Amino acid sequence: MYEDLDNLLLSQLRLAAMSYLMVVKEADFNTLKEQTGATSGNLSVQINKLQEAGYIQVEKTYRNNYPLTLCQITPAGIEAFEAFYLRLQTYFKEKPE
Amino acid sequence: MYEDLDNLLLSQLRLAAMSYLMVVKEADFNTLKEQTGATSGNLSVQINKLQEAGYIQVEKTYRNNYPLTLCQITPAGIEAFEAFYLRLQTYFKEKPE
DNA sequence: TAAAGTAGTTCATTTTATAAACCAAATTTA
DNA sequence: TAAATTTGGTTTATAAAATGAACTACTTTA
Repeated sequence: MYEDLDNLLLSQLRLAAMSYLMVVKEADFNTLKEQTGATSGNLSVQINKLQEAGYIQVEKTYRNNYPLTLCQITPAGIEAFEAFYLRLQTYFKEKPE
Repeated sequence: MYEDLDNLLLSQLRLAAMSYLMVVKEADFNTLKEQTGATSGNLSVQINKLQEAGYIQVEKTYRNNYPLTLCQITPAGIEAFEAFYLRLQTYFKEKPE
């Protein structure tokens, strides 16, 4: 049977953000925006969802007088991402009977 | 950069249906329902979307006096599924340098 | 001090996902 | 043989999600 997929990761933008953070561990808002190609509004919303789920940790500070939103992947986020990857495999391995 | 993902396949149920059809090529409504664990209503809707996209071909006939909905994956469906798989890789390969 | 730029957030709209309710025909039960 | 049940789905109502435009707040530049 096909394993359940985490709906939070079944989204292009959230998956891209998580994928990027899996490698770099931490990134600011604009870097994530550039890397994912997202609009600011969309990214803001999706970052909040990932944070609410505990997949990333968000720290709001300042850099050069400007607001700076830093996102870090959490252990729960890493686990979720890896689980998602494994579960996804069940959809791509030759399976029936 | 992360490659665009086909939204039609970025759905658990449609992906499961397509994954199953990739292997068996053809299946009836109830088999798909069992294999994917979907409800009838949901499966009906998603089958229509896949058909509208040309990813599957649907033939409605009868078997033992009962309606029988047969779904076959199309060449376009196979291509889309394979492309989806490849594009998905860009999210799971270590990328940022 | 007005205009433009930076870094985001909120909101309004459209699109989806989903199960409940429904339908038509066949079959079983009483 | 009429009523109830089963089969094989479809339609619909509702909630949830995705998205960009509009907005906020502050800073820098002219």
